[in-house]
Amino acid sequence: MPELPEVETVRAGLAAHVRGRTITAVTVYRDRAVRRQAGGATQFESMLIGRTITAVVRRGKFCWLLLSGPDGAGEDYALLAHLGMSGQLLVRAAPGGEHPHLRIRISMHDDGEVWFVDQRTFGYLTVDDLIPTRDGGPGGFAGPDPGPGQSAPSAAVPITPGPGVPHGRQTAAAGSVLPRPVVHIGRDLLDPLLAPGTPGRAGLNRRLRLGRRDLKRALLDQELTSGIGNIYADEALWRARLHYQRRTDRLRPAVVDELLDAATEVMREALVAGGTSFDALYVNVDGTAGYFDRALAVYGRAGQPCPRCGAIIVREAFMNRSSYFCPRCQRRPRRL
DNA sequence: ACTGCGTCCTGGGGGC
DNA sequence: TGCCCCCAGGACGCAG
Repeated sequence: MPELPEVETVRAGLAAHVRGRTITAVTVYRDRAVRRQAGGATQFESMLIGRTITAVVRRGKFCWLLLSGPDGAGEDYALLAHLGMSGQLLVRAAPGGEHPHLRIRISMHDDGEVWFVDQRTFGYLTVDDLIPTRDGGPGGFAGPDPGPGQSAPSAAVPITPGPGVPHGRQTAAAGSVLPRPVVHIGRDLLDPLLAPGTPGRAGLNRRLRLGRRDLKRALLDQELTSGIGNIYADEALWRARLHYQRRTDRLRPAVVDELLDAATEVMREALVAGGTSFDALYVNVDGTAGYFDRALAVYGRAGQPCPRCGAIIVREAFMNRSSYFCPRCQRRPRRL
């Protein structure tokens, strides 16, 4: 399932292939793939044709292409993508070709194409306005002006050891310019403004403990911090030795810090590996798969020994999905 | 205001 | 062999 590392892999692949190219034709094969678009497929197609892709940006699991107008006008709109469960963005060098789950075909002036392929159609594409925000929205970081170093439009912000990770165009007011559906999405853990030791990270730690809910539910809350899905939530909890049902209002700040560090690290490592692929449902823009699934400690490993202590990994239903954990390393809280 | 649950979707796999 | 049910889960909308 595409979570932050998988979407960043796709973003980087897209940026390398489509930046500077102009859209000449758009075909929507399945209306559900543009269900968020005001005006439907017709509006979607007409808003894209003639526009040039100037940058590819990501926050959490959302990825968007900045578009400039036919007359070279400013970047007023973005083509926003969410991959959902099974979405893929594939780049093709030559026109034509088919795929059983091809939902949208975007043709470019040099005969290249971008395909939105999605078996389960939980994902979608939509064209929407770019909204200047002061702090990235309700779940975002409200802090001091990051300074001129952060203000270069769509500049890649190098994060070692992974590839460059842009986090939206920073405005002079310490906010970001975001597609309308992303305004309420919190900054992700690879965002420099949430780096360990920063005021942003401290604020996230505090907001996480403000609520009274199960810890995993908070990790999955995309308004708090975005990009974490079921796989990396379980992996981060295992690394931090925390049970998913620990209640957020009873956690000490230092414990939450360790968990956020663990989540950051596991996603960075996955990014270096090109993401996690269980099957052909998640791939890079060229169709190649990542290999981080081999490094997973607990996710999908029910019945196998914990890599740390040897106890048998358990799978439980939680929030209508699966939670994997080590019953010895991650003790269930006495009080729920 | 805040928390939690139902819903959308499709193909693969297991059981009988 | 065929059929049916379960499973995967991100984000949103709504109920309480």
